[in-house]
Amino acid sequence: MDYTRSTEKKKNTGIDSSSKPLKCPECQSASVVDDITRGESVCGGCGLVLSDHRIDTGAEWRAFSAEESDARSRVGAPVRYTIHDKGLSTVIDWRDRDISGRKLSPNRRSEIYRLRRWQIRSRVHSSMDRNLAQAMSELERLSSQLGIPGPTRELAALLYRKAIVRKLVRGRSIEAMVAATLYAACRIRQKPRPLDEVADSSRVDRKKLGQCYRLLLRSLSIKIPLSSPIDYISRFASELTLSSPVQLRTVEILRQSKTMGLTIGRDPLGLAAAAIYIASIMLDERRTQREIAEVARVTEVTVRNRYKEIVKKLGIDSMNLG
DNA sequence: AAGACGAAAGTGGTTGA
DNA sequence: TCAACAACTTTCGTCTT
Repeated sequence: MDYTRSTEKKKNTGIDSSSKPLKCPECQSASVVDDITRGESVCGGCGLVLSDHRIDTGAEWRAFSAEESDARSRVGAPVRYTIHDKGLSTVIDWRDRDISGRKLSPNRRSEIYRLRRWQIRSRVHSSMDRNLAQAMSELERLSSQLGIPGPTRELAALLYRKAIVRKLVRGRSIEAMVAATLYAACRIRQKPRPLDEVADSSRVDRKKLGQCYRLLLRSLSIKIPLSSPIDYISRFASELTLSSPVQLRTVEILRQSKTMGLTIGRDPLGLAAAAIYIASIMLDERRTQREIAEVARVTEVTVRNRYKEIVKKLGIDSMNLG
């Protein structure tokens, strides 16, 4: 048996420049550097500290050779929350062959049969596990339908586990709870999906979903950043095939609107839609109100109202709108 | 003819007594 | 629990491009 692990032999220099091409929101410089030893992300351009409480995911031990590194590593396969037993279980193959492909001896074979039977029994041994197994497959279905990335699914799965432990699922439908955790996970990751969109993809109505979501927040006391219209624009813009200058202009419009107090109490979706509408006209990539309203899941009227308000308050006159 | 506009009535959710 | 309320939707007739 070969237990060799693909151990990364990257030296921990403290500065990890290979991490990701992050852009600084202030100066748009791409030279953002992760300083792992200090747990900060710093913009190389303007020195802005982007986040100052990153978690150092590196090991707390040091190793001076590959063997030492292997010996100290406590890592196996990653724990996966989307698999109902966290992917930790041993799986007994259904074939009556050993690893080199030989047939098993009769004795061994009956032993394996017994083990297999027990595995099947134990895998879904309690009601909680049965629930989880069902929930995870629903989560898988729902998130692939919505195109939710893996890490967010994992977060949703983790939330669901917490919900189960707190007995929040009892008396509620698994589907509704799964949808709620997924919705919450998206918002935590600042990639919110409209509630309607999630509701449509699952067989849960909006109201139930909203209730479960609120229950989730209260019971698990999760703090979720207020959803900002800005979080929606990249997705909407790509659905409308708008260029990135339009996106930047949209963000600018939204920032200004916020300082003018136009955003309080307003549906972020409507605001995002209106800002995109204005930006698209300004930069001569006009989209109709209906097109935008459709992707933002609001009505044309709302787009219109928001856009009128913004134009009026920000002093964007018809000259600028071309 | 399509898109934009605005008025008016209806809807679902929040708030405060 | 209920009414008041703000935001949003639906619907529809009219104006603009």
